[in-house]
Order: sequence, then C-alpha cells, then structure tokens
Amino acid sequence: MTRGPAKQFDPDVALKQAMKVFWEHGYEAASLSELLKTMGIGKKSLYDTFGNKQSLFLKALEHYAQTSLRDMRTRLLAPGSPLGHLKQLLRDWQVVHGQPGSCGCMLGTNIADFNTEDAAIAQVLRGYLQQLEDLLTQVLVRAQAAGELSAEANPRDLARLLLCTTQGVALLGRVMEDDATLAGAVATAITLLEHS
Amino acid sequence: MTRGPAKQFDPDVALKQAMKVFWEHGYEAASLSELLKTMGIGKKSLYDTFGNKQSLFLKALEHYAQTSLRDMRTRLLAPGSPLGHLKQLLRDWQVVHGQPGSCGCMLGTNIADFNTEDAAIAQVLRGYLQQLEDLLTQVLVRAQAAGELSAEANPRDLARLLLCTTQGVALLGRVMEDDATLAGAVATAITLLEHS
DNA sequence: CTTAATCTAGACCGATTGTTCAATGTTTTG
DNA sequence: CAAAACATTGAACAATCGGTCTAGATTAAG
Repeated sequence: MTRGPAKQFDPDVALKQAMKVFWEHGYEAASLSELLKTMGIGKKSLYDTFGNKQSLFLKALEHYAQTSLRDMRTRLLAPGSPLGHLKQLLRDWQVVHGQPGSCGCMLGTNIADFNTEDAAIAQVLRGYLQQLEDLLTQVLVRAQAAGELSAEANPRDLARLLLCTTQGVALLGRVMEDDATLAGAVATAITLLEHS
Repeated sequence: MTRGPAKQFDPDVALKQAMKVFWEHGYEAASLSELLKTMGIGKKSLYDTFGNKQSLFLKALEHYAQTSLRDMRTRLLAPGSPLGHLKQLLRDWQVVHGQPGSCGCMLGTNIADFNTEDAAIAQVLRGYLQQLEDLLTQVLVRAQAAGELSAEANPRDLARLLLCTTQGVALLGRVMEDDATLAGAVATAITLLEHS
C-alpha cells in the first residue's frame, strides 16, 4: 500500500516538544528555528507533517487544552469531596505556577497575541476557557449538593471568579520571583470558598 | 543656548501614542513600522529622542504605570468609605475590560514576553505589580480600621487575591466577547469582600 | 533489480525585523 | 548674511522571519 520509508521521528513526540516552545514563548515569539531545534526535525518534515506554523500551533494548543482539561476533570469529578478536590487543585496550581521558570497557562499566555489579529485562534482559546468555566461550575454544583457550599452561593459566578483568579495566578507566576503573592492569593481564595 | 529648529512633534504626545501600540500588541508584536505610523514621526526622530525600541517601551511602560497608579491612588485614598471606593473601582475595572476591543492591563499583557528573556524589564513589571498590591493592601487596612472589614481578615493576602483576580479579568477581557464571565467574577469578588 | 514513493537535509526566497547613516533642510545665534 | 546646531527624510544595513523547493538518500512494492 504505502511505499517509501517510514518517518524517522514520532509526530506525537514532536508535537509535544512544539507545545513546550509555544507554551514558554507564546505564538509570535516562538520562532521556526527554535521550534525545529527543539522538535529535532527538518523544515520540510515540519511543513509536510503539520502544515504551517499556525496549524502546528493549533494542534499544540489542542493537545495542551484537552490534556489539561481531561486531567482536571478526572481529579475534580473523582469520588469524594468535591470541594476538597477543588481546594487541592488550587493548592497544586499555586505550587506549580509559583516555581521559578514557570510558563503560566498556555491559554492565558497566548491571549495577548490573538485578540484582534486572528479571530479563529481567539475563538479556540475562548472555547477552552469556557470548558474550564463549565467544569468549575459543575464541581461547585456538586459541592453545593453535598452541603459543602451554602445554598445561597452562585456556582456559575463563583466558577467565573475562580477562572479569572487562576488565570491571574498563572500569569503573575511568570514574573514573580518569590511565591508569597501567589500563595497568599490562593490561600485567601480557599478560605473564602470554605465560608461560602 | 540651543540652536537650530525646535522639534516638529511633541515627545509627550508621541510617547502616549507609542504606549497605545505597546498596550494593544505587546512589546514583541509592536513593530517599528506601526509605532512610527501611529506616532507620526520618522525613524531617526524616534531613535534620537527615545533611544531604541526597548528604551521607548520602558518609557511608555513607566508612563502607563505611573499614570494608572496615580489615578488609582487618588480614587482609593479619597475621603469617604475605603471599601466603597474599592468596590467602585472593581466595578469600573470590569466595565472597561469587558468592552469589545479591550486591551487588558499593559502590565499583564507584557508579562508573557519578559519572563526569562529580559530580566530588566521583568524587574520593572514586578515593581509596578508590587506597588499595586501595596496600594490595595493600604485600602483594605483602612477599610478594616473603619469597621468595613472583619478584624480577622488579612488585608495583605486579600490584596494579593484582588491583584491576581483583576489581572485575570483584564487578560480574559482581551478575548471574551460577552462580558458575562467578567461581570460574574467581579460581582462575586465584591460580594465576598462585603462578607469578609 | 527496477521503479516509484516518501523521507531528510539544506540552500534559497522575498518580506520584514530593528538599527544606522549620509544627505538635505530649517531655524536660530553671532 | 554666514554658519553652527538642530531637525527630518529616506536609503541602506545585517539579521531573521515564515515558507518553498531542489537534490539526494532510503525504503517498499512489483
């Protein structure tokens, strides 16, 4: 059926490497040369396999978002206390993004590049953020049903606050050198959650 | 003393125009050609007056940060209810960054470009964010002294939460098309403040 | 073995990046 | 007026950008 030699590289591995570069530098600042160096492939291979830079970015973004969302979904919707899962996720989020060399959230990092310029990519980013908001809402609804949250609380709006806060935490983690700011913010958010 | 003709442009006006471009596109994506077009001056004039692109950016960033901080300080430390001022600022912040075409906060927008690459600029960004955190802390201390905040509340950590949340709101405002997410987040933050 | 298909490496493309510089003009001082 | 000191314009710089294409190597099918 197919003739000729097989690829000398694993496209999935190369895509993950590309994701790292886009994650660290953002779309615009991620140059072809650095992508190629990190992915360990030649230019022709990249264009034959992934199209062009933008479609490579979209594939990398999709991989990042779906992996992240799946992991979060698994953790947050696991058996046990919904609020407990959420609190642990927030704590871990702070630890990860408080480390030196943290790259933030790939969604947030790339928002700046695509507000007006490329509507298609903005649409994709928006979709993933929406899924994250929905997931957080779902967990808070469960927590409310379990009596861990007061009946007056608004799960949807609370989720929106958490969405904005976590994005802010990830963003500031890129530039803050000590993690006191992030730690304080997340600790306070958790405390407020416990009293809602 | 000085000989020769005066500048045919106002450096302050040109700087404000440059600030707009950096604000909208971020440092990397702001090209010289667009800067020149928006500023309405020639290349030589830019380099003679502002040095190079990076020092122009630093001047624009300084102008943005000091103007913003001064305005916020004026509003938040005005006579009257500290908590009331803060709540109004949050509401206005949401309205501004929820509008279509919003550029977010210039500090947050440019964080992605300078985490590892240019330590000097990261330092400047960090400094301004710290000043903002300090200002928010100061207001919350006043609110606590005025009995508008419970004695158990931690003004510093509460300010850190607000810092992260507002940065997240400004960031998401760049990509969200309806303002329901931002409005919900800010409304919830205000409600939580009232019960702290 | 021949042949067709697919791979990789790297030269090459025009466009654009940030930056510099020479040429020219303009205004103010002596 | 003459000349020094400023300004402006626009050409040209090397480097890099994303993207294309040719040349040669390698492999599988017939």
